Amino acid sequence: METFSKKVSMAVVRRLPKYYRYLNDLITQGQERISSKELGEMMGLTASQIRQDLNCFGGYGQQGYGYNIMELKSAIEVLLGIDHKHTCIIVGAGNLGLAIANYDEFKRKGFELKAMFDIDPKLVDANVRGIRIFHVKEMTDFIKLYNVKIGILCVPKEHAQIVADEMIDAGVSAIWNFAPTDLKVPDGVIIENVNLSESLFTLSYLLNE
Amino acid sequence: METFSKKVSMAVVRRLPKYYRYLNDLITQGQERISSKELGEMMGLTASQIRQDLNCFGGYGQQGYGYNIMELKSAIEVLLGIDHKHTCIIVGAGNLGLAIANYDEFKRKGFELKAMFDIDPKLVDANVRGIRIFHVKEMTDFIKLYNVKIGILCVPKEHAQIVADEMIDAGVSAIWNFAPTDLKVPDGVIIENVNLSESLFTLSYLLNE
DNA sequence: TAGATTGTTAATCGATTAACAATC
DNA sequence: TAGATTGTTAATCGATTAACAATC
Repeated sequence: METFSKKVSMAVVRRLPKYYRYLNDLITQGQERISSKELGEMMGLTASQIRQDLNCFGGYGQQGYGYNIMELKSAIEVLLGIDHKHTCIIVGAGNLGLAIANYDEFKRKGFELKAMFDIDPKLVDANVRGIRIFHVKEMTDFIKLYNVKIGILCVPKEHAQIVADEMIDAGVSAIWNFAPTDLKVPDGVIIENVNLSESLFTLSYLLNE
Repeated sequence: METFSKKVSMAVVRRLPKYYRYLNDLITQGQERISSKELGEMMGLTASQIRQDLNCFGGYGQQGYGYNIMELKSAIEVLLGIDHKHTCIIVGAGNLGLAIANYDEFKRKGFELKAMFDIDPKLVDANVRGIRIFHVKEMTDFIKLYNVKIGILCVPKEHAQIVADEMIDAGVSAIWNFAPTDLKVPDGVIIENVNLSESLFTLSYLLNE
């Protein structure tokens, strides 16, 4: 039962949000503890895999008892960094940008949207639930002033790389990229892609089989 | 050089849309052929992996020459099923539903949006780029009438399962699910999840490290 | 022909599953 | 204490990488 964690592989990291989601549901249902067997059945994973996964980051289980849901949830919350606030901006105030801006859940998990940016003068100065849309030329100064760490990129793919470069120069350390293109960024900058085309094409492949 | 393909693993399938994207770019640039080495450098994969991947579905390469880009692109197009049309509907005409409805790229790849559905009377009968929004109570009949095969689910998670059930009963065979919940569906029905929370939490984890 | 580059087999690496002793 | 269930080691499985003969 080490306090410090083993290396958590990317495969495990990608499952952490799912654990978090199921643990939250269990709390809502008022459950206090759960075994790897039960949780596995709920989530469609093997009990063995769950024990391996959870053991990567410390001994939150207890032989003969299982896992305390509250404790485990808190541990994952800390790992995921959703126990503290993050400052975000959205660049590109089209439908997708607006959809993200309107998604309350992110705010509740500590992702604070400070502003939106767009190049279209018709959108500039508009308000989205109290969030102002600025012209992109204001972006660099804004990022520096508010120490923004997460940039959410919702511009057309033609402009994605240049906006990403500007964000990074200004001090952003992670980009949530919705543009269907692979950004080139310096080492240490985190990119998380959401590529809707790739997702839809995968669905289409499976439909075709 | 078999015509019929070996089993294409899910790992490979998830890479196919990316190959497709890079091949299209190369065509735009007027290039005719490419080696696994060159393509690997562009895409950040090893040449070996590319040869393994492309060999799963037939011999489109030629020793000493490389791959004919046009041919390879066409082959992947067929595999992905984007060489023919698909009939789609969107359920949930919020910002996310609208963002998807407005994404021209999907139409160009053969994903024909036939209608949108919502429960909100303020949205019903509105038009989004020529696409009409109907009340969800019309959904079942519509799916049957137009033989809709792909349902795009953009409703709050509380309603996701029931709408999915209705879609499937009416004849939909694949659901592109944007609700942050795991749908229970009969065998053979295809689910492709886009879980924005899970993506953002993964980014947050990496930022935290 | 000679050089380039594939297709394919073998080696390696990593992730998942199985098994079971440790222990609550 | 006896039963349940973890933590952890070993076995298996699958995916990636390396190597090289085949061949364009």
